[in-house]
Amino acid sequence: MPRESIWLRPVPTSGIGRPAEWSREQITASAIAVADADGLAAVTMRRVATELGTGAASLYRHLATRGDLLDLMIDHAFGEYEPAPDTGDWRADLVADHLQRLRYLRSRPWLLDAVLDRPPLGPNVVRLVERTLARLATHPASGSAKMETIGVLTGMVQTYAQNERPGTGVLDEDFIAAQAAILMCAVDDGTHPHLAAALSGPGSGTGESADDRLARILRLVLDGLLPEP
Amino acid sequence: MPRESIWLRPVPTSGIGRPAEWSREQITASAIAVADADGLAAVTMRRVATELGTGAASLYRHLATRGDLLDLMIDHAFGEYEPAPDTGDWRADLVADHLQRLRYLRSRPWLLDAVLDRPPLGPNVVRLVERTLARLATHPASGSAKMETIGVLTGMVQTYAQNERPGTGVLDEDFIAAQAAILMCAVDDGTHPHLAAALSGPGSGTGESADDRLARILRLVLDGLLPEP
DNA sequence: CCTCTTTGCGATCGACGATCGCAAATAAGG
DNA sequence: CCTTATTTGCGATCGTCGATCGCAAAGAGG
Repeated sequence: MPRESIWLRPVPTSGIGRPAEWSREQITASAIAVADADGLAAVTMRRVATELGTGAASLYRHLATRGDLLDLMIDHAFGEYEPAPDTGDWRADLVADHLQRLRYLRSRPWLLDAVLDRPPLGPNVVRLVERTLARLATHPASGSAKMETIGVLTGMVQTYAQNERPGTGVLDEDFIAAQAAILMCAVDDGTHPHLAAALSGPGSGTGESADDRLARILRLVLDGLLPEP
Repeated sequence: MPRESIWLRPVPTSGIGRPAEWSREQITASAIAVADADGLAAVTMRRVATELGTGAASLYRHLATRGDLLDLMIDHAFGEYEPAPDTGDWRADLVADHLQRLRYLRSRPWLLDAVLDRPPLGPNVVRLVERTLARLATHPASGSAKMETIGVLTGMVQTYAQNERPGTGVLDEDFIAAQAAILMCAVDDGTHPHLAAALSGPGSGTGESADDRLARILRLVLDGLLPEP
């Protein structure tokens, strides 16, 4: 049974009975305020309700589950995302836009946490897909090829953001340092010769920034998925 | 502060004092049995302990947190993963191996849940990276380029598995059907012309299997990341 | 004013991760 | 063999979580 999306259960605007004191938008805003301040884990029904000056049970008049709240937060956040400007060079624009998304995810760590366990498909996400398709309008590839490309690029940005995340990401310096024992053991004891070579080879210590690195990878992947016509 | 990896806190083999009745391996096996039967959410300290015939508090003599248990489960699962055989064609082998990983993730839904919130870096994961690097040994690309490629392919397989997951994946048929209202609204009302074109264009309804689809995408991405020398 | 419908929300339930403190079990020293 | 040091087993418990229930409160229609 698929999860029942909140987008299919529109707010009941009966007009009859006691009028609601809060809207989904207000609840969403409070939840995002909590997440911005203390991370997604701090977004509990109690905390959001307190922020709103009410009790936790009240929220369930507007949301069926906490997951609904996360869906609303995610879509609201993507609604505030400002895509990179359109310059006419679709390849450069796509790369620039996805770099912008990486920075957006960095600035809102809770958003990455949220999308990682709730693949988003709200109206604002659909709008972003439409926007990206518009940039590719003149490309001769099929619609499904373009959709696949969008899915791959989106996924790559999220994966990259997760892997560079301080504290848990496998690309995080401190994390790597903390794992030096096992990695170096693996490298030093000679049982992983290729890994040792890859980690000590050229390009491992270059000064390339995380952004430049992702941009380069995105360009390479785009070369494969949507070759220049 | 980076998370304290369990791999850096090896089991204390003091020899002195009361001997332990269970090992990390036994606990891990019980946890995996629970996850196989009822999913990752069912892997609670109480449930695993019950499966082991003991109390929940006992587990904390062997693990610091539930996260440690997940790390052990993940690495154990990757330890049982059998890579696709080596045929000498590195490109085809890489694609075949990652298809195999997709099937592996499908057969163990809890493993996907686990890796999505705990980027794995245990010994068996390192071993798989080494194995993949070995397949690329003769390729002239730099070590860091190969590492990036591995990261991208691994991430793509996970993302693909998540997106095709029944119930929550955006590629799942039932999920799409349940979201028909919003998607179709978006398509029909003329505000998303490119999306409408992409969804109705050629290639949308082809009989290509999910496996074939991922294989084709992986090949295209590989063309970009590791061009034929 | 009375009724009907809807919302607000304190009280509460069951389950969770984690901790504490003591009993039990073993190895070393004499 | 007994004592002491050290480690493990684990029942009891704490604080927090998502979610539910039942009733009071607040409008709208007659």
